[in-house]
Amino acid sequence: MNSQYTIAVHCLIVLAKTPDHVWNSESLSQKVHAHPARIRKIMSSLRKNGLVETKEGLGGGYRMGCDPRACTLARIYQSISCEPLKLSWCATGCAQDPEFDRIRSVMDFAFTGAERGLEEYLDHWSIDSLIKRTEQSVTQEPETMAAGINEQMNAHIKKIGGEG
Amino acid sequence: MNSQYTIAVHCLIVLAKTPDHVWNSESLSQKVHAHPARIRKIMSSLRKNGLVETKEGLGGGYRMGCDPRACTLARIYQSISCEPLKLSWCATGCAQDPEFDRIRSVMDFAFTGAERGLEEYLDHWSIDSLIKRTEQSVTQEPETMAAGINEQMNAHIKKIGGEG
DNA sequence: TAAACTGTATCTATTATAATTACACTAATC
DNA sequence: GATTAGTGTAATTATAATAGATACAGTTTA
Ligand code: FES
Ligand code: FES
Repeated sequence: MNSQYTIAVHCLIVLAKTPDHVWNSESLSQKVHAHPARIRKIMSSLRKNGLVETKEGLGGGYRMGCDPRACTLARIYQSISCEPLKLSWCATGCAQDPEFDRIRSVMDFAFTGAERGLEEYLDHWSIDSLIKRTEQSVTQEPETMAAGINEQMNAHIKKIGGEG
Repeated sequence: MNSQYTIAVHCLIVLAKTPDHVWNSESLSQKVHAHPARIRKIMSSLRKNGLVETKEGLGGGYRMGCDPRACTLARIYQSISCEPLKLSWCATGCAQDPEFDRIRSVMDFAFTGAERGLEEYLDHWSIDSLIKRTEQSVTQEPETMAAGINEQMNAHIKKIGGEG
């Protein structure tokens, strides 16, 4: 998972906490420790997905573009499209091998399911819930959430037929 | 997901299909299109996790070290420890910021759950089930198989993209 | 002892990622 | 309408991650 994702989340937390303030790329970059041009690029992706509002010109900048309760880690994930589960195959020579094609199809199939499960899981976390959690200092074990998601994954397996 | 993982899976499929044969790193490397030294390194990790048997010396090499039905994508994932969901943070300056520490804790918490869910999902796929699936696709027309998978993938995409 | 292997470290090449620079375009204000 | 402060985005450079290549110590068989 590249840092674009964590920076995007960090920025959205900052924006959600200050709904009335317009941040420019310079001030945001200081807040989240990344280069202003990089902030602009990331914010631009988030704008295209309706997560932030951007405004050009004098006095312009960034502000929250959606309800923090609806701004889930899944939507951010889709906006950034970092594809951490994308399979990478060896550099050369795979194309000619028909056996390899079949292996790749099946693996891609399995990991499409994995990706979908991940997105469903991430959909349970919103910027709002993250902020609330940072405000409570006590942490609870992740078991509960993992258990809930396991049900969904089992449903998915059943639907697409993981085991034979 | 780096290619170590796909190479490991590929090798295990080869080994599982030929339980009586001992492959050396040279012959395996030709089969899966990677450098022999890399194969040795990957096989070494798999041996440490009991997935393959390795033998040094003359006539040595690699063979399957477990039941292909028990050799799940999760166990391979754990052996390779590629950590695709590991969060990466911006390079500099995060350490001093106490607010950042809390954000990182919560994000780590969320993604620990994601990782567990992923491993539980991957535990439903075994080398044996992958092989069976590749054999199904042989008996079927390859285009039908490809179309079927595409349908599944499109259904996933539709569901995911539909909210936007 | 020689041959054929794995195991592993190290160096180099390649690729992916991030930082930086640059500049066209936009909008507010004087 | 000119100036100023901002985004959007491409191009370049620097850095980090990954993969390939080489080398050689250790192991087993013959
Ligand atoms: S942490 Fe969000 S950026 Fe340093
Ligand atoms: S390695 Fe080329 S594909 Fe398994």
